[in-house]
Amino acid sequence: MAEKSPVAAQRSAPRRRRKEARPQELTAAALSLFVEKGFAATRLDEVAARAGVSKGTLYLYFDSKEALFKAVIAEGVVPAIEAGEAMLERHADDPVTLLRGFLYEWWALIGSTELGGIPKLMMSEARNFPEVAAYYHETVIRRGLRLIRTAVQRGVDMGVFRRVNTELIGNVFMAPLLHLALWRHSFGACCGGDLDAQRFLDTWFDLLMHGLGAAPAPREEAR
Amino acid sequence: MAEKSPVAAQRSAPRRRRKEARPQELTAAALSLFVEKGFAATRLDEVAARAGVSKGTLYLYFDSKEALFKAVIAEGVVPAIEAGEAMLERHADDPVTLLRGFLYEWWALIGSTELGGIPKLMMSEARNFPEVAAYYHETVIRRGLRLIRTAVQRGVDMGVFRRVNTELIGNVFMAPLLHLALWRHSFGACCGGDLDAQRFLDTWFDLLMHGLGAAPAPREEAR
Amino acid sequence: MAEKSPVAAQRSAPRRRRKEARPQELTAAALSLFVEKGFAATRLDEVAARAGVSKGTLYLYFDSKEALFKAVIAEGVVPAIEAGEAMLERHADDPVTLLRGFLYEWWALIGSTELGGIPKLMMSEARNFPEVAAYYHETVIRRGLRLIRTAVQRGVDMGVFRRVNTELIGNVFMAPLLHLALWRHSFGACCGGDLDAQRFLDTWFDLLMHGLGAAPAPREEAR
Amino acid sequence: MAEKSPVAAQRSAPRRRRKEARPQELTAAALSLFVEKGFAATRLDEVAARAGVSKGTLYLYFDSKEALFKAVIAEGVVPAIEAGEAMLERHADDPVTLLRGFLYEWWALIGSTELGGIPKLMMSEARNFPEVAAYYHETVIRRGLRLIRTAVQRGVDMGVFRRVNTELIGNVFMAPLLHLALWRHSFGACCGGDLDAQRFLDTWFDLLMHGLGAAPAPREEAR
DNA sequence: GATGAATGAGCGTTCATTCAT
DNA sequence: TATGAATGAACGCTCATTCAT
Repeated sequence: MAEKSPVAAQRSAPRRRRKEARPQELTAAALSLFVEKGFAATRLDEVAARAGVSKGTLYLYFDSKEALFKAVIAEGVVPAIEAGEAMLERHADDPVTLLRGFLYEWWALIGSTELGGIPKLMMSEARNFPEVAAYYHETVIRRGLRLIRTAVQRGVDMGVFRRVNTELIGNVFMAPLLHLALWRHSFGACCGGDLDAQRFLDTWFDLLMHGLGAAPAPREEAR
Repeated sequence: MAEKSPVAAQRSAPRRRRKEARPQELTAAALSLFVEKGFAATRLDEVAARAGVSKGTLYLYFDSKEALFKAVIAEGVVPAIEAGEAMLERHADDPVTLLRGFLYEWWALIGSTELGGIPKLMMSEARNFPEVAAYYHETVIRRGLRLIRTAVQRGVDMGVFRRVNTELIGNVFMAPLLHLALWRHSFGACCGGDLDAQRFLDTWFDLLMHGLGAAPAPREEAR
Repeated sequence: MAEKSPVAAQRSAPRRRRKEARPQELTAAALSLFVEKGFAATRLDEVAARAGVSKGTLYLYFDSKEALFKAVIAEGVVPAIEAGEAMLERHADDPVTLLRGFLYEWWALIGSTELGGIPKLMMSEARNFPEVAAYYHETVIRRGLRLIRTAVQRGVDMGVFRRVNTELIGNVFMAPLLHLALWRHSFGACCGGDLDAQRFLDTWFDLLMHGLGAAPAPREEAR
Repeated sequence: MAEKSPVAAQRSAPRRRRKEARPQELTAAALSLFVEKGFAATRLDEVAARAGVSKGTLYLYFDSKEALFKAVIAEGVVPAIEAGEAMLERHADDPVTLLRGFLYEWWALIGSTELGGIPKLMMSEARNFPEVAAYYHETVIRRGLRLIRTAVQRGVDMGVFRRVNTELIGNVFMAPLLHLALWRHSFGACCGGDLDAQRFLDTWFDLLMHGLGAAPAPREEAR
């Protein structure tokens, strides 16, 4: 009451910072558990414990378990999109570099981080949470696919790539990346059968470039 | 299960057929529900209802919900393997035909059928059922990957494909197929954003063949 | 399945009878606890324990605690009404006897029995369950008040009672009866300050008859 | 509470008044909510919100929810008693006027005010708070009943009323008044079926006076 | 004195599992 | 073999209570 003057508007710093950081601490804990065990099999006790708070505290920030799920997705999605758009701008002119950037940076910034669990989570729960799935589809998937299609189309137009059907090229492009992320959070995490991410990405990029007809060019120069 | 003496086995046919078919009717109902809602979110009530039996009847055939899960996987795995091996024998000599066969027949016989839900189910639950995942990994995945690697290697050896790193080619090959199956049972089933399977497969096979250096078009340009 | 013939339609008797009697055992246990402690303060554990079943069993018969509350009221109300209407028919011609019957029989059949707790319960919870209150008001209260007003009006028309305002006479008539029932389940049950029901009823009936101008007559006959 | 020295007591007036008024603002908020929803169903959040303070503030004045309940009753009881005694002194000599005063003034000063909710609250919670009920019984009920019995007895002794059994006359006298107050806070507040208080009181007083043999009309007929 | 973030015990509800029929 | 009534452990959620600020 006394500190409400516009000047001294900030309350005691540590408490305040905690209050503001809490939701992200909670969604981070929830994300890792949802990815690990699935939404239904994750108990809120565990989420709270992993975040280092009590069960009741969750309800200070989220109305329900479902609301927590939505927040997990919504919060994980924003960085993913921003990262993607940043990539597009960085390598605007060179299609090969652009696709290489999408591929390796997606893995570096998303696939290999905590966010890499979101595809598994969304695939597992899409049918149980159609609205969230629709939001994710609209906000992340469509937008991401368009980025890739644009990049490929640009390469085709520039004569760097052969003429391919670009309609579904985004899905094809992403499929191995998502597979890698899904694998990491399923078989890779339980059976020791982990994939070597770098070699997998290299194999895929090599095959993709040849498949788009972009690989022979360097070789011809090499003749 | 099959230990009945040949003599006693010839009881009244229709009744008998019903009794023997029961477990498969139950696992079929369970599979579709597990795929739809996930293992944890599926109630045994629902499984029983979909199979047209009472809840207690489930326990005549399966000791627990987890046992039912294992049976669902185990039962789905056998046809998958047999189908895969049949493919290999049918198209043994021609690597291109072999890969085309794997791709389109996998989709026709597995991906597009009820069995196509198993990848989603296994991915979602692998960490909750490590033994089942290990069994699946050993029995289905490794074996399937070896099939593909063998086929590609044969193509390389025959000079039909360019020299590619065949170590992870199986994973790359399967990724879009699995992606298609996963999609069908997640976003495709809830957001109307279904993928056109045929065009997707065509796009992928075209890209793959070019990527392996086996497609005619680039060769013609190379003339 | 075999016994489904119309003849042998009754299943094994003891189990079946139990199944049919259960809801009433449960509502009886719930009524006494709701009356004793109030709806909100009553735990379903207690209800189940008092009925001799487990907590889960409650949910085989009632969808929720609120549904149980509604059932308690609905079930308690039917006998009350039927008893009231039976009285009216038994003593149709003599207003004094009719009112005496209402008064003493209401107490004997309702007020002093388990049903006597319903007024306390309904008064306490009316605002929390408006639909139930509306149902009770329509089904029990209005109907009961009309019975009494009819009886008094008949007495006035016959010249047995003086001309009184019959509009609210039903409420006045019932007030001491309800007070007695309420008392029994509040102060009477906790502070030892129990009321002597017979003397209370006698006092009230005596006052009422004199108030309606019906008492002097017998005395005059006695002169 | 009142142990502050007379000197220190004269601090800044408006602030002081606020601080001293706090407990009563809190009990007033609590009373209305307890009456509305019952003790158990009332959340301290709501009480605090209605009083315009934070939830923690409640605990500066009351040790627990139960202590708040006791304070609500204790605080409501003092005005009730003082009002009752004031009535007795005002109409000491004439029994009819005395009873009329009790009746109409009880309604005016208690029944129709915020205090009119206390009977409902006490009836509902008597068995959950036996000590409070005992205190209330001793402090309010017995004393009130004695007042009325004394008044009626005086009327009988003076020959104004006929000889009635005065033992339970207080309970009978109060029953319709309490019924009216209870009704207002139960059905009257939720089903639109409100009672017309004035007509109800008139009907009751008319019936009562005739019942006690004190009404003019019968006497005139008797001439 | 006043706040409101945090707690954790407890309740309503669900559901895998059992068992008498 | 098949049923479905019954169970009870466990989970989501609430809310009285505490305490650092």
